[in-house]
Amino acid sequence: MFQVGEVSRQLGLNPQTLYFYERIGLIPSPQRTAAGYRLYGQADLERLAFITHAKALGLSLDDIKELLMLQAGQQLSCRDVHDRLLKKVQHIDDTIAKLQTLREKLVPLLEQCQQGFEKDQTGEQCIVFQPHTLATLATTSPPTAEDVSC
Amino acid sequence: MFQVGEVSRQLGLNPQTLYFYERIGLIPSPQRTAAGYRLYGQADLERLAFITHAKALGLSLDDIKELLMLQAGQQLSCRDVHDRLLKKVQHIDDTIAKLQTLREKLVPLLEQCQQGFEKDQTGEQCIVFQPHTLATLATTSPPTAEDVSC
DNA sequence: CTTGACCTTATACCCCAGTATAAGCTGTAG
DNA sequence: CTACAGCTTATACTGGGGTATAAGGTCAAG
Repeated sequence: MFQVGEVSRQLGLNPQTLYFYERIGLIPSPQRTAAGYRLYGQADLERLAFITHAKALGLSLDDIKELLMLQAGQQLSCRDVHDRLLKKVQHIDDTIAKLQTLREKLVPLLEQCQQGFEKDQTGEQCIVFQPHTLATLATTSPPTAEDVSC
Repeated sequence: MFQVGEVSRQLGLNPQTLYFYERIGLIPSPQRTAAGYRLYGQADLERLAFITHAKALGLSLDDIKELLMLQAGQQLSCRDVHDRLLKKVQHIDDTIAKLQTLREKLVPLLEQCQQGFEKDQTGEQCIVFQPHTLATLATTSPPTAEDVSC
């Protein structure tokens, strides 16, 4: 049985993060000593290891919580995991596609800038931010935070 | 001269967003009527157009603020713009690379899951979340929110 | 008995780019 | 005069994943 400090050191998590996970229901409240100190057992450590691994896969805490609840009901079939991972991969693909579109819009501007300062137009207004140049760029909708989060 | 509602309709922004931009110093406080109503002039509209275009390029409000301050000092050279756009493109490249790494880790798992449920292992614990499978995955550091933001 | 490390809780704060809401003023049409 | 649209301000909330701080209890060594 381990106290919170020991567990947090082993897993590289802030103790506050362990309290936080407990608060949002990601881990159950562990055993306590008479004085109220938390005592994490083997099962708790395994659950936390699962969480850190799943986080490393890019799953959100909500995703992980859902998987853990399925697991608790012995319902964590390959199909369940497959469906969730597939959604995650699709989201990653979408995000990459959006970033690449954005990149393709920025690179030509970058080249225009480079031509600009190679001609030594120091102090002049950069062509990229002149109205007619900008007007050609906003033809597609801008990426939102939603688009580029993962 | 336009009131806030008209400007917000023209630009597709919430009036609250215009107040917000003013509050964070992205736009100057415009002229007012005797009653305190905001009146946006041509220069204000141009600045706001600049902001929406630059946002469409994926620049943050802080990036944009910096550019506008340079512009105000007649210092918005192609080199300044170039440097900022280059940083943005590099950040996009980093993000894409990280997402692709993540994708390459997820896809094999996905295939394992598929093999699992094609063998009709309904109700069994999915192999992907068994400890030894997970252990092979966390060899690289997980992506942080920082990594995948743009 | 005191010091210091460790633990507890509750609360607030971080980022980012806004959005929502409330309470109140102004301007205009009927 | 009264509706009603439109404007003002201040304040709080959103989401995601925590971190920071304060105020206090506990435990072991000296």
